[in-house]
Amino acid sequence: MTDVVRKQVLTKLTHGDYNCEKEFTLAMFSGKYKLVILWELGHVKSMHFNELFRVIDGVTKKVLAGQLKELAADQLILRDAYMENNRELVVYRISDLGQTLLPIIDQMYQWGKQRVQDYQIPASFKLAVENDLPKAP
Amino acid sequence: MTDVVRKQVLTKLTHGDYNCEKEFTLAMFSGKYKLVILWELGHVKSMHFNELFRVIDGVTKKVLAGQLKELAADQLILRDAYMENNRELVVYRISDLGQTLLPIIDQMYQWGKQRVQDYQIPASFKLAVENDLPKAP
DNA sequence: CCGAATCCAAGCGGATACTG
DNA sequence: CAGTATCCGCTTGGATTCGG
Repeated sequence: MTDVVRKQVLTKLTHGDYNCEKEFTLAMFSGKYKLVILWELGHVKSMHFNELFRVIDGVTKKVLAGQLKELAADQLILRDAYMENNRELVVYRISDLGQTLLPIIDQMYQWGKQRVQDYQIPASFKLAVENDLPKAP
Repeated sequence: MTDVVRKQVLTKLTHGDYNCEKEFTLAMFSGKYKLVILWELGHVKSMHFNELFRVIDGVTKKVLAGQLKELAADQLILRDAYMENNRELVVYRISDLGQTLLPIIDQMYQWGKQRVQDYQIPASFKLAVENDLPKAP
């Protein structure tokens, strides 16, 4: 969805349709790990590729590389490469623009936390999940 | 992705992993039209299916029905059916829980608006989009 | 008016292996 | 260390048709 929506939104914008601000924002972190990446990078100066790879649990290098590339293209993060004893090192860090997204992510975090706490999971969901995953047909 | 992520998140929660509040929130309106639906319903008392269908531009009935169903399952919207001269009518309206999501959507709107205004679209994007869409191979 | 049913396309992410 | 290169399958959404 990510890329599709991003393109659609940008097309709209170039045609003067400005009724897609929300979608635009959503598209920014639609991608399975973008939110986590932003979150992680929002809390430290910078991270290496493999640091992110280790900390993000479940992601593959290919996918991680893809997400980073998109985030960089949207200018939410920055990629800096430099040499150190004849080796190229790369760090990723959040951009100023990316910083401005953190309050929203934070609100999402608060909302999710609240919701998880005082509602807990509806029993119907629990059942659905339990019936769904353990037994693979 | 939507449903996949939702299930993953719920599975995590049932297992005591509570490190997915952001993803949980994101999953709530990950779906191409959920945000717009929430937005629309956030501004009026209620809407009929076809009202939404007309106002949402580009959506098909099947997809709309699907998104509404998911939103209702997540209890962000409510579906009320009632009879009127021997015809069943249905209205959708936002739930109290859904209301609590509106501030976030609003922030997304503000962010998107701001970004669209003062950055405009990078020329590279414009070109990419223009080269991409008009000519269908 | 409010969808459900069917069929189909492609996007997005996953697995694995390989590279400078 | 920081990625590419392939291959591949599931999910999501689109087109169209049909029904109560």
